[in-house]
Amino acid sequence: MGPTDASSPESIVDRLTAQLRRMAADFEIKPEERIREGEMAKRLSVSRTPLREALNRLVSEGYLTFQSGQGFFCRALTPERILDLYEARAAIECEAMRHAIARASDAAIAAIAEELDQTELLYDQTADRLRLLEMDEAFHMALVRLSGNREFENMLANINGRIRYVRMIGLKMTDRAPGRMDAHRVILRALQARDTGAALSALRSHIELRQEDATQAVRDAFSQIYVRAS
Amino acid sequence: MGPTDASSPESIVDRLTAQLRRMAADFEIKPEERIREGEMAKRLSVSRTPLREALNRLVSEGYLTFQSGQGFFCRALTPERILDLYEARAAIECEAMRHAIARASDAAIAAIAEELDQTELLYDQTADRLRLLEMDEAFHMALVRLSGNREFENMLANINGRIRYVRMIGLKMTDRAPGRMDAHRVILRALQARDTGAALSALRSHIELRQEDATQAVRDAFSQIYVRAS
DNA sequence: GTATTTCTTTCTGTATACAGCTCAGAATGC
DNA sequence: GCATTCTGAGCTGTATACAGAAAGAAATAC
Repeated sequence: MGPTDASSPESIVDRLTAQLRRMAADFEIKPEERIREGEMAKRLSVSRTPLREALNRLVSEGYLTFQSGQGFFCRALTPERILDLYEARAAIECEAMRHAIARASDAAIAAIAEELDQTELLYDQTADRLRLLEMDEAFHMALVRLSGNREFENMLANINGRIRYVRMIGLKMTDRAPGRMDAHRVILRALQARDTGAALSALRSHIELRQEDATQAVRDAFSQIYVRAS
Repeated sequence: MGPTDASSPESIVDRLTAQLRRMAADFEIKPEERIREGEMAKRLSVSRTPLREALNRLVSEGYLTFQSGQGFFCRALTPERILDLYEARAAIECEAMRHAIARASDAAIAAIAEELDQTELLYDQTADRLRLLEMDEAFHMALVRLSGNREFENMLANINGRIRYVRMIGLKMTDRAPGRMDAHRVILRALQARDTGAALSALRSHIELRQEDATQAVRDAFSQIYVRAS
């Protein structure tokens, strides 16, 4: 679940894990596609041993599946699973918020507010979707960190990785209109006021995804994935 | 995160993963103890290759840690981490409950109620702690399943595995007094009434752990672990 | 033309080999 | 006696080898 300690000298397995995680996250390996180890090993210039170790980690992280005798596959991409992940995200962020309201120092909250002010300028200038998404993720991760719960951090990081591609595809450029980050500001203000009800409802409605949105996002994602491949 | 599909013919890696998961869960490998691969491989009568693959999975599942150049270690056992896990458990179960209230059929809820009636008899007769804990876990897992969210299922299974030992140690036999399962009944009744407020508060107070309880539980766990070793 | 079976090829699952690094303990200098 | 360096055993990290199983292609029966 948690990424490997980054302070250690990076081994091939670590590098492969990160590399394959990104490839699976971006569906560079297509949904339900089989991963042929020999081919992949040659492509990444390593032997099968460290490759398989990395693949095994990604199975536990939910990026890949594994079927005995057939090997590793990229995870499926369905609206149901995406909705599951969004719901899991809401569960974690909301609960983290409850604890943050109870525990986080005013200073720590103020630090996020300041960070938000600074990124807002950047946000309106940036055209790169991935970049925008990263800023959004950073804000939410900072919120969760206020809970002081490492488990929440790891879980959110994992979930974010697995929905990143769909989120990026779903990011309409109209969302970039000025005031796009108002939602974040509302959430933060409720947190500063230690207003649990307001914070949770703002956060929840900011995160929640409607069924039809998930379906459309998955549809768009598939289109991107297979157009890109040609 | 999720356990490997059990329908496939079981390979050595699958078996090892389950076996090592249990060993780590029960702290048969002591907290922060280093796992020497050669020794462990000989002990389990396999070569290091599948052993390492299993170990890598357990790193991602949070049972083990890994430091480049030094190998695999059992996870630490501290009150902070245990509290984190209990909080994560509350997050998932409560959110699952919200969705169950909205989605689960009356029939599905009734099935759990019936199951509860049947296990209650067994419960009062059973002296085996592990058995009691398994019944408790089964009830909570059934609740979460009502949400229809697979992600919640996987996450809860993972968390339960990681706190199982501490929970088992903490299970006072006085908890076995008749009426011990009243809490479950209260929760279920609120669910049947689709009363979100009542269900959530009952569930939350049933799950929540106080700081001092966690500290004591960890202390007891350490005592068990090291007494057992002598 | 379709379905089935056989056969070949390729891939997975596991063991083993070996290079390089880590760590404990001995030897040495002070 | 204490700190430091050296050394060697043992361990980890990765590559490679090989057996058995699965997937795909060709051939055959209908």
